Amino acid sequence: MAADFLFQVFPNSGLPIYRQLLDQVRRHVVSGRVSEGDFLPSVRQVALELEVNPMTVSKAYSLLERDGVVEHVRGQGMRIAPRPKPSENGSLRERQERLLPLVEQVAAEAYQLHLSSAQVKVLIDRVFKELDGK
Amino acid sequence: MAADFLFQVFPNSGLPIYRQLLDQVRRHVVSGRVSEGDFLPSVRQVALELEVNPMTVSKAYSLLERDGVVEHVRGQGMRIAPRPKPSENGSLRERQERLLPLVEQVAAEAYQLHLSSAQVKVLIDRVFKELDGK
DNA sequence: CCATGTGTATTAGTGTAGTAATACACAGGA
DNA sequence: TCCTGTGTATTACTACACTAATACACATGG
Repeated sequence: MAADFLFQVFPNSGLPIYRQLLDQVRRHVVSGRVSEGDFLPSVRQVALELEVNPMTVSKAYSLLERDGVVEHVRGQGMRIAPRPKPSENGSLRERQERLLPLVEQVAAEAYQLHLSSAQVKVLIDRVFKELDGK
Repeated sequence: MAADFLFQVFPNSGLPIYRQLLDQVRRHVVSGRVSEGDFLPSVRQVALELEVNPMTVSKAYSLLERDGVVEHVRGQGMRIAPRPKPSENGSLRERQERLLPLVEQVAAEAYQLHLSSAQVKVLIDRVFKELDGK
C-alpha cells in the first residue's frame, strides 16, 4: 500500500514526538490513507526510520489503542481497528456533548477574531469536504 | 459592578492556576460580565482572595495583555482593552486561517464520533447563541 | 517626598512530562 | 525448541512548566 513512509517528525517543533505520531495516524485514518485491517509499521521500524526511541513510538501506539483507533494483535503489531458503530459510542446527544468543549473553544476564539457563526460554519464545511474527498 | 468575586480556582484540577484565571477572564469578556474600560481586580487582591502567589496572577494578566484582551495602565492596574477592529486583525481570509487548526481538530474528533458536518454546525449555533444571549 | 497603590523582573524550588536504555512476555515459523 | 518478530513494564535522566519569595520601578494622592 503506502509506497513511502507514513511518518515524519520534527523534534524541535515544540510538539512532543509521541503526539506528532499520534496525530499523524489519526489523520491517516480519517483521510483514508490507511484503512481498517491495515497494520501500522512496527514500533522498531518507525523508531529506526525516525531515529527516535522505540518507547516513544510505543507510547503513541498505546494511546491510540486506548482510544480505540488501533488494536494490538499479539506478535503481529498494531492494526487499524474497525470504526465503532455510532450506537456503541453513546447516543447522539452524548456524542455531541463529548464534542462540546472543543466547539466552545472554537467559539471563544472566533469571537476574538470577529468571525460570525456563519463564517465558522463555512470553515466546517470546507474541512469536512477535504476529508470526504480523499 | 460585579457584586461578588470574578474568580475561582481549583488548585488540584490539573489545569494550571494561571490558565484557569486566564480562561475565566476571557469568558467574562465574551459573556459581557466585564466590559471595555473596566479594571480587573489587582494582582494582590486576587492573590489574597484565592490564596495564591501574586506572580501567578501576574502571569495570567501578562498573557492576557500580550493577547490584547487587557491593557496595562501604570499605577492603576489592568483594564479591559477595546476589542480590536476586524481590519486590525487581518483580512477575513487570514482570520479564518488562524481558526483553521482548531476546526480541523473538531472535524477529526467529530469523525470518530460519527457526527456529520450538519450535526457539528448545530452545536456551533447552540454555543454562539449562548454567548450572544448573555 | 513619602506612603501606598499598581504590575513585574529575577531567582529558586518542585513536580512532572517527555524521552531513553534495558530487560521482559508473548506469538509464529523453521 | 529456538530464533526472530511483535509491543511494553520498569527505571532513570533531563528539560521545562508551574509556582513562589523577594526586591524593584513606576504612578498617584496626601
